[in-house]
Amino acid sequence: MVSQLTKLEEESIDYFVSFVQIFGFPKSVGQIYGLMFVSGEPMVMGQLVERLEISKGSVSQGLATLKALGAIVPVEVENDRREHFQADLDVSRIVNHFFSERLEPRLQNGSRRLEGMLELAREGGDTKENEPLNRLKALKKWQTRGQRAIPFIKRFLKN
Amino acid sequence: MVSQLTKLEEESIDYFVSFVQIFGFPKSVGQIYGLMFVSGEPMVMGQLVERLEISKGSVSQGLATLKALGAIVPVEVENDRREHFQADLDVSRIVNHFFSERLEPRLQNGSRRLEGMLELAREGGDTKENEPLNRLKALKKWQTRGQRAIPFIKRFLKN
DNA sequence: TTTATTGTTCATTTTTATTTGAACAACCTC
DNA sequence: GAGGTTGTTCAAATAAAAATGAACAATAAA
Repeated sequence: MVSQLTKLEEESIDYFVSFVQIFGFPKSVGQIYGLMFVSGEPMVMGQLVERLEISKGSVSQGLATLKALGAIVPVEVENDRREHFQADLDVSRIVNHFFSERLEPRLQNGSRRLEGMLELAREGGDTKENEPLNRLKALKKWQTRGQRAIPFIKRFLKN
Repeated sequence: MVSQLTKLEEESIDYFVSFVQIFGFPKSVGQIYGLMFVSGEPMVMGQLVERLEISKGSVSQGLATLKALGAIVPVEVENDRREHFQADLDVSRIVNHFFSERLEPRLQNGSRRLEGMLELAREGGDTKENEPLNRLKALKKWQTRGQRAIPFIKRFLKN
């Protein structure tokens, strides 16, 4: 017998599905976290498969993702060899991970690329009339500013 | 005769393709902006179709998106009825648009949903033992903090 | 008018991302 | 070790997103 989702659980699932999708995570990740978040109880894979009615594969992948995010933590349960997980209350981990793992590396990569472009553009002469160069110099300002903003934002969301 | 993309143009296109993809825009938007950005010249649809070798449909859509973002601006050209566009230097428009049009509405929507959930959760009694309620209260803190962060970040990126 | 050019729209095709489920490995219980 | 659980992996199926290109509207030029 599989217990139906309560209205509250459904709402939470919807809430977190939209939330994680902002950051490009698949729906299943939001479903899993949404259910685990409201209840607060440690849960096992089987429960999630049954209650969310999604495949074992998706739950396995989803749990791996959430584990990597630090959004759920393993919990030991006496006399039960199954892996239990509990949703961490700190939702900001998901956002932080997005910044650290997705945004920052890309910005750093962008920084390198931009240097290469400046190099190329200077071949056209380092003058006021070299429009591509002018534009790339302006771009560099934004690039730098963006990179500076990240730690700033992280701190804001931290505590 | 269609002029080949220069090395610099190619680099710029790649750069902006990755950039816009962070914010969930399609590749074509990055290609168009990337090409327009380095050159700085006003351009027409036909040129973009030829030089980027992408379809008229994609360019039309992409230009519409970039126009809506304010990332490109219409430019009048004497004796030429075609619509010319020029890339605005202010790259932050794209980021700002992401915040204003995608993130903020979702956060506001999230806020409403969360109130509904709190309502539902309180039915279980407003006590310390009502774990879902406790968790939703914690979530509300993050929700609020996230919403506060947005104008902050926007200001940081502004000027 | 008629014909050519420019740009939009949208049904179809293509590409990419996600989910499924079967096969498998690890581990426990008896 | 046979049989039962638990969890992972990955090829195939499905769903979602983006690109294409043909049909169309609007306008200009002949």
